[in-house]
Amino acid sequence: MLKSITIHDIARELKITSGTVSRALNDNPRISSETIRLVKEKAKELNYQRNAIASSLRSGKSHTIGVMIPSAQMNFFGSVVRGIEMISSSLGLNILLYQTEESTSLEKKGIEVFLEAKVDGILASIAKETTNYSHFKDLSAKAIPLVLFDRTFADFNVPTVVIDDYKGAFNATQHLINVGYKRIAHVSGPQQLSNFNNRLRGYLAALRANEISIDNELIYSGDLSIQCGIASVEYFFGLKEIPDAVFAAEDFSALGIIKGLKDRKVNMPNDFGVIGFANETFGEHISPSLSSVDQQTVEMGKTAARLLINMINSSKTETSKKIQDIVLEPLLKIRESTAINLAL
Amino acid sequence: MLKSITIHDIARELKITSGTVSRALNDNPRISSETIRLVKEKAKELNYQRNAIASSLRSGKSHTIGVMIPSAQMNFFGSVVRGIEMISSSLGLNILLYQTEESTSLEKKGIEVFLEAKVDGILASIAKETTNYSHFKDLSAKAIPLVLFDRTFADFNVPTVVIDDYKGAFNATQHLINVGYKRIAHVSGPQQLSNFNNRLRGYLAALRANEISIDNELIYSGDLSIQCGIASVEYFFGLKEIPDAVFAAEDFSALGIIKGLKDRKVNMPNDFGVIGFANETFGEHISPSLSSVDQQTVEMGKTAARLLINMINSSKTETSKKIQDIVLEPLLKIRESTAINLAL
DNA sequence: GTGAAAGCGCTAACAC
DNA sequence: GTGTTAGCGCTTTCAC
Repeated sequence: MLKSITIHDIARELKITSGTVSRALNDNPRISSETIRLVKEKAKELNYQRNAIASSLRSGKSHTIGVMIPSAQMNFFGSVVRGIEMISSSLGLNILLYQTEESTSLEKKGIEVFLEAKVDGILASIAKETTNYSHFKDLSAKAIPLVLFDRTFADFNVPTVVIDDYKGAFNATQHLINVGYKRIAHVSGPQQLSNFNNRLRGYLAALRANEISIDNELIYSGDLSIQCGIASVEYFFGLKEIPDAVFAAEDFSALGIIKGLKDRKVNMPNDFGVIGFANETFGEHISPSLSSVDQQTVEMGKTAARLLINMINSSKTETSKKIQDIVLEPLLKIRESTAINLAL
Repeated sequence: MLKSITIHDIARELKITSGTVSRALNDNPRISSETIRLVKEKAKELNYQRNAIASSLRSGKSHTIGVMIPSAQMNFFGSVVRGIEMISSSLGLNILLYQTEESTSLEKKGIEVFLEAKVDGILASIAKETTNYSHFKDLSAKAIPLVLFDRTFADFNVPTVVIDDYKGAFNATQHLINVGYKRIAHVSGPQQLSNFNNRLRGYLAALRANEISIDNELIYSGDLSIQCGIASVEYFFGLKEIPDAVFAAEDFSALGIIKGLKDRKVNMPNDFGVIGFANETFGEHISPSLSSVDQQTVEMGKTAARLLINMINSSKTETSKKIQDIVLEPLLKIRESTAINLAL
């Protein structure tokens, strides 16, 4: 930072005080429109650049929100961040970005950084590694607004924005039933994560709603990797009663399933249907293209940002208000992998 | 921000001055280790939280760098940002993120935001829409370090980090020649962007280096979309002499080419080879999997961050130094779409 | 509608 | 090795 123009320079030239200049630049209604005009004119003339740091220090508002994600390289989080940034920047709020790389210790460091930067609020998605969330609890003690998105703690009473995994899973399974599949399997993920638990529950509920008996043999648990999907196919084809469709809790496992089925020369979608979850970019482009459940990532970011900003603004006035949880609608994307009996 | 503990509170309790506390917290060598210990102990006891804003205002260093990208939703930029953040946060620098959405006016606004936030330096990738870059030039006038990555201006004298598009294209084309393709086409992009121009030049150079005559009919220009790729296949198969391989300047167009070839039941890679550029995630998962040129996105981010940080640190001492341009090695990823004559 | 003056929390030059 | 002092550039009472 070089020696730069300050409001005092403007004040001196205009023979008024810096207080008036400050008010004029902030369109304070008590300042005459003529003074405002003069000040802004002079500011432009002198190439004045406001110092947001000084303003923050004095006013106690940083106009910055901290965004903590596992990794910007993951498509999902990149999209959410895009949504967050769109809303924030349109409201003049800056984004401080921090990546946890799925590590709890970096997560703690991130909160420290946000606290030192005096962010007005925090948007975060929890690292996979994290089991104890006391570092997040400290935030409520310090009265700094926090909204969690996508990854949350079931027993942590904080506003969240998630998509309805249960409903998405229900709809995906119902879709498989609707198009005529009879014996529907599920590849499920780590149950400690509420997302995957809800997807399993949604799957089960859809079967029940259609009076289809539940067969535990048809539920394959894994890490939802491509490899896991391939392995699940081996497993399913080893059963006495082979399924004719599968709902995978994530697209990468669905991709593995498709690969496994192709190796076995199973005809999709006629002899076997596959639907995933996440609507990853590759889904549209593989063959057969993959039906999936879209998580409305950008919308999730926008919604979380709006919620946080509301909290920031209202915390000025009221102190206690009820926790808000926002649940977004999952969107069914029907593609070739389940396009049996359907004119696409 | 609530009323919080300051260095004065620590000073009072310890019956020393706030100056000493400040020095102790910053491990100033002139302070006795005993005092440092006591101060840090008391700080922890009082739950002291340093105020980075006050520190920045006084010291003139924000310890923040501005990162401007078209969109965090684009895989490429998400990955670069990941690399940038990894380096920065390990050095205690914060990231202020701004998206241009490919718009020049937002780009200008972003620079304004960075200037007001008094960032120590800026990393940016230019919006597609931008033709006049005077807003970037203002930064050099203000002596704020700037590094451009991926998208740059040929005639703008500023440090850049890019991958060697020319070499990547050369290597991709050479690979097609090596595995035995004879008549190699190119799908090229907007030539005003240096990236695509360099890829075209690399393609031509490889042909020349192998004494293959250049046929302008084999160069199809488009927007590099999937649709563009499909259209290029129609075009190529309308020629008297049909090519037997194509180097596409981006993966999405390569995907379109693969789709077009599949529709025509052309055997890949035996009768036709396809190689793309960018190494998008989907490339591994489509069928045939797509050979491509990897752009080392995370490495690009890390490199750009390191370069900027060097500039920030050296600008303290020297004022004039020569512009540094860093060119990263493109990485050839051979997959099924060109795996003729190769044991993969 | 504008001025005067204090101070946000920290750092750093200058003492000794 | 520590104290003293003076701000960084802005906002914000309190005047009138």
